Amino acid sequence: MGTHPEPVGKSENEASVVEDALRKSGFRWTNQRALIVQEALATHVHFTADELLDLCREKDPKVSRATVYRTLSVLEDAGFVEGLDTGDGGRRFEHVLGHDHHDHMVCLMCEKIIEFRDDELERRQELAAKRIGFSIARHSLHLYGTCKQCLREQRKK
Amino acid sequence: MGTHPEPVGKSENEASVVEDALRKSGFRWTNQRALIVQEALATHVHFTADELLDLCREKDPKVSRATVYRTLSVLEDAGFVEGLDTGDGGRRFEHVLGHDHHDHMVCLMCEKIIEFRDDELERRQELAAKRIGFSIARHSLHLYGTCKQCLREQRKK
DNA sequence: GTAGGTGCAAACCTTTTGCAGCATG
DNA sequence: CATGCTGCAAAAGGTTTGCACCTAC
Repeated sequence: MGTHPEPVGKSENEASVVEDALRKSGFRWTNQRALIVQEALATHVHFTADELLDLCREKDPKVSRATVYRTLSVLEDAGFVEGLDTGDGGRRFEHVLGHDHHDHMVCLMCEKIIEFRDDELERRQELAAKRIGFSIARHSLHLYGTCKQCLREQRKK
Repeated sequence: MGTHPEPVGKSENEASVVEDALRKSGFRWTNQRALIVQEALATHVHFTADELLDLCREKDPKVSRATVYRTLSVLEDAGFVEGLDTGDGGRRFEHVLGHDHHDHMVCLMCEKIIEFRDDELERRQELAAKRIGFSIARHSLHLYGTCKQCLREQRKK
């Protein structure tokens, strides 16, 4: 796997950040992990485990579902990937590398996920936690509702 | 079912609020629903569907799992119960009646769930949504981390 | 050489569904 | 007495696991 069949640009560097970190934690760097990390970093949408599996299988049809799940779990523990509940029992993931932290609005009509960020929100969360001696490792803020477009279409009827 | 073997107090009144609302929406009020609602309202913890099933079966061993799920779904739609993702793919519920809205801190070590509320947080969420034309139906804010006690025990080691 | 990782298939867990019988309104 | 609800069991997702083989270190 020493040569790259195509230029991968930014996510190539990011992948090596992941590689270094995992190696440092005593994990092995396998072809499958490289592929899974590459695909996860290259995607700019919130993907399900199964969608990631499909992406990987385009490049290597014999990657197994179990490996994708196992790798996602390692990546999540290492903080490179964040799992988010879609509110209907499902789970989606996003990579965190190079992204700023943000929260999510989930449209219940079209399932679109909108990212947003508000520093004051972040600050007040820290404050609320500090007040009761709770130490935040991560947080998830999801607003469920209806997006602009869906609201508009709803009104037409 | 006309007489009560034990005083149930507050949750009895709350149950009738639910009953009225469901009847008004065209649902039937069955023994199973009464039982499920009673147990859901009486519990002061965040319960899983299965835990609620167990509670119900203590009173009536033949309640089916399907009925609990179907009733929880009705209650959630009607706004009497709120489902919350535990971050690990699981779901827990809490009843909303008589509770003020609040958010949650989840201790990743002892699994304790701490409720908190911050009005400013609520306001800023509304604001952020308004800014992009998103209409919030509900939201969930979970802070994952370590609670005071677990932090203390950790330091001991 | 030896952990650790992989693929496969089966197991698991939670939730949903089809259907026949039952109870509510 | 008609329709909606229930129980059962089976199906459906999504995720995890046991095991034999493989491969990175």
